[in-house]
Amino acid sequence: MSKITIARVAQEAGVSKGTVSRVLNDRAGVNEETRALVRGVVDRLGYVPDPGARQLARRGRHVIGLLLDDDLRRGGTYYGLLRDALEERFLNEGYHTLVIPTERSDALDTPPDGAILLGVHLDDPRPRQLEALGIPFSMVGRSLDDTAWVDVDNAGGLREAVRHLVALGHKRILHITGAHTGQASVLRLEGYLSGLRDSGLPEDGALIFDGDFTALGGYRATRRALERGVEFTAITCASDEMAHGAISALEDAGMRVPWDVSVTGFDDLPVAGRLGLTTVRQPITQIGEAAAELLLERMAGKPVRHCLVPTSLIVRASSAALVSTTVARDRH
Amino acid sequence: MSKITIARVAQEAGVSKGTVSRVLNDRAGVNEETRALVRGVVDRLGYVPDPGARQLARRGRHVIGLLLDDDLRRGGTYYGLLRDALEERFLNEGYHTLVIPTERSDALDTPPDGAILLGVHLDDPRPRQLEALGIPFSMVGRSLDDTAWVDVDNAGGLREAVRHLVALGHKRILHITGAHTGQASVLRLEGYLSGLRDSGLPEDGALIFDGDFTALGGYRATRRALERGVEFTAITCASDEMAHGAISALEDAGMRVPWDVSVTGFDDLPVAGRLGLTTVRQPITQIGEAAAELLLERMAGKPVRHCLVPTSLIVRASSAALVSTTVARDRH
DNA sequence: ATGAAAGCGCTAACAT
DNA sequence: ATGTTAGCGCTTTCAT
Repeated sequence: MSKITIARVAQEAGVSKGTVSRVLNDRAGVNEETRALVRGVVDRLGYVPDPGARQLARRGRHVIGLLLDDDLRRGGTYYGLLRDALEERFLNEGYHTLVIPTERSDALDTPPDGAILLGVHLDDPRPRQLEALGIPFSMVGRSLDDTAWVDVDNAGGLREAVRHLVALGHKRILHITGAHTGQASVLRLEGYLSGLRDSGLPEDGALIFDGDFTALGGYRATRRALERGVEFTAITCASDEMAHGAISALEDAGMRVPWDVSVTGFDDLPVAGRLGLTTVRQPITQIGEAAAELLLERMAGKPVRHCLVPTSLIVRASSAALVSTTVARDRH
Repeated sequence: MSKITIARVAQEAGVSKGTVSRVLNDRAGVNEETRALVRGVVDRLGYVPDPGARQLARRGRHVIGLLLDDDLRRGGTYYGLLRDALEERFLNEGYHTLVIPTERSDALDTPPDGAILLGVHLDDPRPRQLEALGIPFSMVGRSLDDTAWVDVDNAGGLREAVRHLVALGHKRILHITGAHTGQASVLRLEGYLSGLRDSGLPEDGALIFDGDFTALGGYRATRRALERGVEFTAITCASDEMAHGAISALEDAGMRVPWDVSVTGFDDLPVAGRLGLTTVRQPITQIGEAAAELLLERMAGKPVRHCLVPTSLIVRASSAALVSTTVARDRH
């Protein structure tokens, strides 16, 4: 069984290659019935267009730039997964994906057909830079209102985590923030605060500790809290990695999760599963696909859109109902 | 100035497209002089073959699978950079690159033209699996002898780090290992030991601590050493990330690097520069290119080769000559 | 050793 | 609304 080509699909559907191509590229001028017919044949045959051929047939470089700060690479898993999602989607569209670190912005001299911005921070110069160059783009994370962005509901996610803990009886809930340069961090903090408000709990600056999205940062923040003698029965972290660090710090201090302290994360990376971590899931693949979609639309000249992706709380073993500390200690 | 194509090169060199193609692909049957002539024109014009066109003209899927464990994503920066190098190289050859996590090995049902294995561990089943499927591959990291691998001189690198510290007067040198499942970790430990032997220093099991290649792991290992009251004036870490953790732990304990303790890393990732870390540099780009090269050779039916890449010691501020502890404290 | 020419699978311009 | 056709830039026979 040799490779399925567009010609094969056309023959099988009893139409011309041109029509199939039009359907594939969502171009106007095809009867609704024919469109459905062709779609059916495509599905049945499991036909996937050859990226190389598409790239060749269209003009231009057919390169999408993935703009990211070098720091972001530290983000490791999260950006790795996001990148996978983006690459796969663009590959199918016949686009290559090229990583362009912010420092090497000279790579924009040979402009890519489009760009995806990752890790946008508060006053990021890149959106304006790209606009000036006339390169269409979309971004993961919010910034100016007139750009195409997709973002996860950071505040809503954290608020849900807080409510979950409150429902379990927790009243003294710590929060460990991410890197304060990013708005994800700020929004998650806001979500934490609004979660407290919802539950009628007081805001307390002494319960908020600075982290940096890394496991080490989470560990040190937790140690600081412990050393200061702050009282708490739960910790909400702005990332799974930090939650990992927090759990390690608690255990090193002889405490047990969740018996002595409940911990929640954010992201739902593989590490969360390994640790049995209750966390706020970000649908990474979906985010990547949305970002790709928005960019493709921009490149096609369609208007700017935004996309706010909802999160969902994944409850695992790291959060549990509050029992008096004494009881918890006894149990252990 | 429109795009430079093979036709343009052919015209400029006064030969046919076919000949240029033969030169580009190192195929036999071209006069040495013509070959040189064409090469010259290619360089002068800055001609780069169009990946899409190559892909289309050759047959097959033209997909390279990047096989990696999900854990590896945690490696973050290192694997990110390695991946960049691989993708760029293959892109120029007209190959797409597809990440295949070990868990999703069903992706091999539609076999890629070749595969690169990352993070090979001691008895990794993947080489045999690929062999059974008849998929050519190369790997980063050593394993069986009859496979194509490229590896960095792990032992040599660590040995050099130890010698450097010994030359600075250090005698009580700690070592923090990586994840013990990987051979990189084992080889670096061996390098540490042979460095001690070279210098006539005794091996001491009490100076070796288990890490896991992460910053958090380095932090905790260092804390353990401190808590046990082990005496030491220097630490060699099996990775930059762990060195980062070690430095944090030392500072949290009120010690100063390098005045109280010298620290070395391994990798020379961007973080090493930021920290002013003395470290063993791995030429990541070169490693990626070598791995790509070996795979391309395999796919062309050429014999298996190996490639051992040398490391180099980058001396920065985190290592310094030993002075008596008292003096060091005074200075601060 | 080199040239000429036929595709590779697709898109897009031009017909109908 | 759909079919037809000419390339996109390269590799690869098949001639010479």
